[in-house]
Amino acid sequence: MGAMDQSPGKTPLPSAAGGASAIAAQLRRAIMDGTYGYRERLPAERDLAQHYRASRSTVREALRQLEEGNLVTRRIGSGTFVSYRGGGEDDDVAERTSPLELIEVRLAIEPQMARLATLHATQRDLDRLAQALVDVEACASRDREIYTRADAAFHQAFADCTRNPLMIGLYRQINSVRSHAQWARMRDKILSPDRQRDYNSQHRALYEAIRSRDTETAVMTIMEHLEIARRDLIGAVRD
Amino acid sequence: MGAMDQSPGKTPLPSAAGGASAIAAQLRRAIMDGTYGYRERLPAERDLAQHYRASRSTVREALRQLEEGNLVTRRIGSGTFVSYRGGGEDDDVAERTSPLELIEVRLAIEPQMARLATLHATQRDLDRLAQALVDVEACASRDREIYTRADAAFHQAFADCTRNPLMIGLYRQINSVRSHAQWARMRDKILSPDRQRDYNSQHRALYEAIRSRDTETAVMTIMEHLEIARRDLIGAVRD
DNA sequence: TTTTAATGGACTAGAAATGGTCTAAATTGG
DNA sequence: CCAATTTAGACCATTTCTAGTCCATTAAAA
Repeated sequence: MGAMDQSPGKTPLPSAAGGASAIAAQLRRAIMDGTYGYRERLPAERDLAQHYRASRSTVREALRQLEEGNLVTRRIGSGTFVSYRGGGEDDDVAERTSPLELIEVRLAIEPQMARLATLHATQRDLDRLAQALVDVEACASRDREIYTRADAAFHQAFADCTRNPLMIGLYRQINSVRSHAQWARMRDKILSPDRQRDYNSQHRALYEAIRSRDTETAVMTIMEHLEIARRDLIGAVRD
Repeated sequence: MGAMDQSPGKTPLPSAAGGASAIAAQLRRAIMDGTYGYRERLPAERDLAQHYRASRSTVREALRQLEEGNLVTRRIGSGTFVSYRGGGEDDDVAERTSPLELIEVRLAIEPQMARLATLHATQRDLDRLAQALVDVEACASRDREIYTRADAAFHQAFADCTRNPLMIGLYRQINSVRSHAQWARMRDKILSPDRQRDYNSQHRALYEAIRSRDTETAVMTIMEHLEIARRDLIGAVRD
C-alpha cells in the first residue's frame, strides 16, 4: 500500500492509524454494512488474526470492544455471532429478491455511483477503497464465501466514495440482501479462479479510474463488470 | 463538501516554510474536516515527523499546540487521540441528505426503473399507477404538502411496476427521506401551480409510455422530469 | 456412543511501539 | 554576532502487540 505517495502537489498523505481499535472499527463497519448479517457467524479469531496480520490477542481485544457495544455475542466452542439488527424488514426483501433482480438493481445505480464517486471521493475514501481492493485480491482463490464478502466490502467502499448519505444507505440495503440469501449455490458455480481474476482486474480498473477522476472509464468499467456478472448468473441458472 | 482541499490558502510552496505552527495548522484542519475522526488515533510522532520531513521535536511542539487547544489527548505508550467532536455523527440518513443529493440518487435509479417497469409491469400495476395519477392530478393547486404526498405515492407506484422487491424497497427508503425534513421550505418555492401542471403532464406521459411498453419514451420522460426538478431546485437554492 | 476437530477463554514472557524527557549540535533570521 | 528554533539523537516509563500454550466447551464425524 505504500506504492502511492506524495507525488502530486501537496497532499502528504497523512495516513491513518492502526491497532485493535482500528480492527474493531473495520468490523463494526462491516456489521453495519450488512457484510455480516444478523445472527451470522464471524470468522474465527485465529482466521481474523491472519487476515488482519495481527495477533490473536489483538483481534480478541477488538472483538471485546464490539461485544461491549452489543454488536456481537461470543459463545465458547461455537463462534462469534452478530447480535446487531440492521433494519428489520430487510429480511423480507432479501427473501423475495432473486439474484437476477439484484443485478438489475445494481446495474441501475452503480454506474451513477461511479459518476458521483469520481466527482466527490476524498483521499480518505480512496485509501479505504484501495484497502478493500487489496483485501479482495488477497483472499482470491480461497474460500468463495470469504471472497464474496470481501467483494461486498469493496463495493460498499465504492458507494462510500459518492459521499452521498442516501446512496450509501441504499447500498447498505443492497449488500444486506446480497449476503442474505440463496447465493451459496450460485457462488460455487460462478466464482471460478478465472472469474475471480477477471473481477479483480475490473475492480482495480475501477479504482484507478476513480482515483484519476476519469468518469467515462469508471462508468464503462462498472457497467462491464456488472454485465459480465449478469451473464455469468444467467449461465449458471441454465445448468 | 470536500470541494476545496489541501493547499490553497496559506502556503504557496512551503515544504519547509512555517515549522511547528504550520504542521499544527495542517493537523488542525485534518481534525476539523473529519480526516481524523473522534477518538481515532493519529499516526505516531515519529511517523508524522517522517511524513512532514521534520524532526520529532517539531512535531511534538505542533501536537503540544493541538493538545493545548483540546483537540487531541496524548497517552503515553498508547498514542495521540482526537478529542474533538466534529458535530457528532448524525445517524439519520434523512437528516444528512440534501435535496440535491436526493435528486442525484433519483436520477441514478429512476431511468432504470422506467426500463424495468415497461418490461415487467402487470395490468394490476398499471391500474394502480393510473389511480395514483388521477390522485395527484386531483389535488393539484391545493395544499402543497398534500401534492407532494400524492406525487410520492405516484412514484412509489411507478417503482412497484418494476416488480423488483429490492427496487421497491429501495424506493421506499428514498421516499421516506423525501418526506422527512428540510423540504417544506423548498416546496413552497418550487411547487407553483405552473410547475405542478408541468409535472402532471410528465407523469401522464410516463404512464402512457409504460402502458404502451415504450421503453425509450419512458426513460426520456423520467429523465426530463428529474432534470427539470433538479434545475428548479438549484434555482430555489439560489434565492 | 466415543472421537475428533474447531472454537472462544485465559494466561505468560518478551518484543515492539508509543509519548515524555533531556542533551548537544546545526540551522535560521535579525 | 546573538537568540530562537530546529534537528538528530539517546534513554525512560508505559502501553500495546506478539507468539505461544493450555483449557473448557461445542459440534460434527466415526
